[in-house]
Amino acid sequence: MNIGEAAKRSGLPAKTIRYYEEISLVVPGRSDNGYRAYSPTDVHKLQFVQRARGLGFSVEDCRALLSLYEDDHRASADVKAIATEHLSEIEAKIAELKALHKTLKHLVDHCHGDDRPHCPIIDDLAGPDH
Amino acid sequence: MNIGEAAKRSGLPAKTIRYYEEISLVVPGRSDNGYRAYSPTDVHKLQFVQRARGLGFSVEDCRALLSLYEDDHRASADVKAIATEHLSEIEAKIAELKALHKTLKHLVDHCHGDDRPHCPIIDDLAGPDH
DNA sequence: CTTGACCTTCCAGTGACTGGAAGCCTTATG
DNA sequence: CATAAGGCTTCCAGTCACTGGAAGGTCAAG
Repeated sequence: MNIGEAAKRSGLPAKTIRYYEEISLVVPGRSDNGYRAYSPTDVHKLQFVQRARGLGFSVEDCRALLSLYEDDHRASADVKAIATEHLSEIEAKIAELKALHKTLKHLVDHCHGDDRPHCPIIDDLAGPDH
Repeated sequence: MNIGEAAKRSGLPAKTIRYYEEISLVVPGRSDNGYRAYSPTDVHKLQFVQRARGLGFSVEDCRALLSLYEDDHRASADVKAIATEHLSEIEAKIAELKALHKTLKHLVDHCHGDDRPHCPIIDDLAGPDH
């Protein structure tokens, strides 16, 4: 099938699918007219990547996961290791954002937000000496 | 002062400071020898940007905040609006990451992580029909 | 035969830097 | 005075994962 159909079935934009070919993530065959020809297997791979990206895995993680997906003799430990690593990155990111949120919320709550210039947010950004 | 000293005092890498000049965020004068010459005011601006970036504001937000910082007749409402918008972006991001975390944690917890191929993580990524 | 949808490649831009190469300026030392 | 080290300059390229757009080839319908 052509790229448009593959896009519909995988939920990925055609542009993205071409990009995935460029980086050798999912490489289709070609029809006689030069069009990309996606097999059902190719489409499964695209769907797989679409889901993995949706869970926040990097494209390189997706590459590794795809090769495990295709490996009948994989060890589930290898999959789990990638997912666990990603999980702790997510946890770290959440912690970081929560800390930012706390600081920022505190500042916002103490700003009058009127037409006068005094502003604790600006004061904080300007630093302790100003 | 030269860029090295400005870097030390602002906590920003020299590379980043040059980048900020390139995008007209903080533009220093020049000495006779062609070196960038940072005034104390320039360094304050760099520190301001450093803190604002540290709170997760985009460089464009920093540009707006910087011009409010320099505007004695600013309305604190304008500052608060930028910060509030950023705050809700942070909240959205946290919610998104928490949702990812929940899904992924569930999958990870159900994966044996041994040398056998069966893996609920892979199963989930492969989709319901496989 | 033309129209319009679909496909192709290639180039450029996103955000916010970061690394590196080639070369100039300054200061200290032999 | 020569030289070496360290700091400064510019410019180019790379990061990540796409995304937009231009110019042009292909195909099915009317």
